[in-house]
Amino acid sequence: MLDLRYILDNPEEATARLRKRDPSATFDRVFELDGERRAVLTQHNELRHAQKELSKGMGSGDKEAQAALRERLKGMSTEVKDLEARLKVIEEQLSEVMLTTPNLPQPVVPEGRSEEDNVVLRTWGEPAEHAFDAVDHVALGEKLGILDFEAAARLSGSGFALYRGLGARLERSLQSFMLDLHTEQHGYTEVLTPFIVRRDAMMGTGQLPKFGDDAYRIEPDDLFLIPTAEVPVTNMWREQILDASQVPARFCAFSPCFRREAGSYGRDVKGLTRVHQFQKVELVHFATPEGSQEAHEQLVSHAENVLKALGLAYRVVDLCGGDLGFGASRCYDIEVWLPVQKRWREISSCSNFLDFQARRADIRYRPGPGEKPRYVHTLNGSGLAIGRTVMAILEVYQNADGTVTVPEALRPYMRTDVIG
RNA sequence: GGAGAGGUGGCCGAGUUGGUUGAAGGCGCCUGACUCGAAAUCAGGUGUACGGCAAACCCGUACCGGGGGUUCGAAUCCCUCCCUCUCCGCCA
Repeated sequence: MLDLRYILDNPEEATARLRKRDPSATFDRVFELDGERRAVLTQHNELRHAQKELSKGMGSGDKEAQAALRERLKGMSTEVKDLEARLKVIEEQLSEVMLTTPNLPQPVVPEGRSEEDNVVLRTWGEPAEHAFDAVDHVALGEKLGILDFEAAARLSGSGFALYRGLGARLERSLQSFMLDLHTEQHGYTEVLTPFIVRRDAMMGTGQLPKFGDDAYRIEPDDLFLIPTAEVPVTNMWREQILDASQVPARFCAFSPCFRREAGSYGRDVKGLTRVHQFQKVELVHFATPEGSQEAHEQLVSHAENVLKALGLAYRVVDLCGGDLGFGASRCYDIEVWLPVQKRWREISSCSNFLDFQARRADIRYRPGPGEKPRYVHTLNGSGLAIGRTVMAILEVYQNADGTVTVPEALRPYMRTDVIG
């Protein structure tokens, strides 16, 4: 959520910044509703004050005087209630607008409307090329008996994956490898969270109210399957005032991620690219406002290190204003090279939310004794999406004989050099 | 699932015959005194948001888990939802 105060105090600037994301965007509705709210609020304040003053006289005076006063106050009371009802409606509308308004892109974010306008910041590694006739991960995985999409469909419908044998072990190895790397090399604290969360948590990180269609909801309890560990890890500190010593903080978490992928029917229907459940290791930072830019750079580099260790070529892309996610003020996507599909594919998305999520989730910290609490800055990124990593490994490390070489870094976990 | 207890300020904790209670007390924190300095001690101060004003150590309003109701007036009464805890049942 944006800072209402900032929007009201800097209307032109705020609008200009929002338009980097959407040229037709406007805060007019906010200004309008705030004006109405202020008018009603002032009336309410004055009336309430008068009412309180008069009420003090209720304890004394003769019976007739009291009765007359009571009648007068009764009238005021209904008027107050009427104003409160109007205020409630206005505030609900304002809050609805604020909760569905995306974050403002940072000034450094590239201009642009779509993916095409994203800026490639750097590329690492040599994009692999196969001399032989390489096959895609679906065909390869099924031939090796490590992926079974048919069985998954029988169980859960299309868009699910079932791993078997060394395929399942590869997933598990990647989980452990990534968590070990982040905890041992990058200073993260590992957390294992619930995978089902309350509505408030989904509001806090911004999945709700706007993107409810993409979430799996458990009807009788009004709970949600998490679409990413970002939700439980960030909301872990919801409504807390943290001690200065707790910020900055870094957490990593493994979790399955559940996504309905509403609206993406027909896209990437085959294989592990886009599924309703995938596993991911997520990185979350809680930073001070002063430290969040640097934290963002570190966050990306931590995700990059996973790809470096696995020997997978990738590039880092600075998303343009039009391509930014709802809550992000800036976002780096890491795209891995897929030699069979011959394209770059997003495998991590690292965003700085500034205080956007913290304001929604009410996560603050006290900079020093006696000082006022401030909102923290939150950041998160995949480190990495495991399904897509499996996909990349199968595409990159496959051999002419149909086997797959296990990347060096995973061998201690896989306890084999080759799959097949 | 059944029975009961409770949710108050940064924290702990009073306050439920409704009325100068934003809310006693303690801790913490800030300022001053004492001290070479610190601790201890003493004195004072210490919530947030919004509105008014050029501004304010000024005035006002709201906030005692969320929402609704009763009343001239509610932290205090009623309803409802959420959460926490205890006992019983069930269970990996």
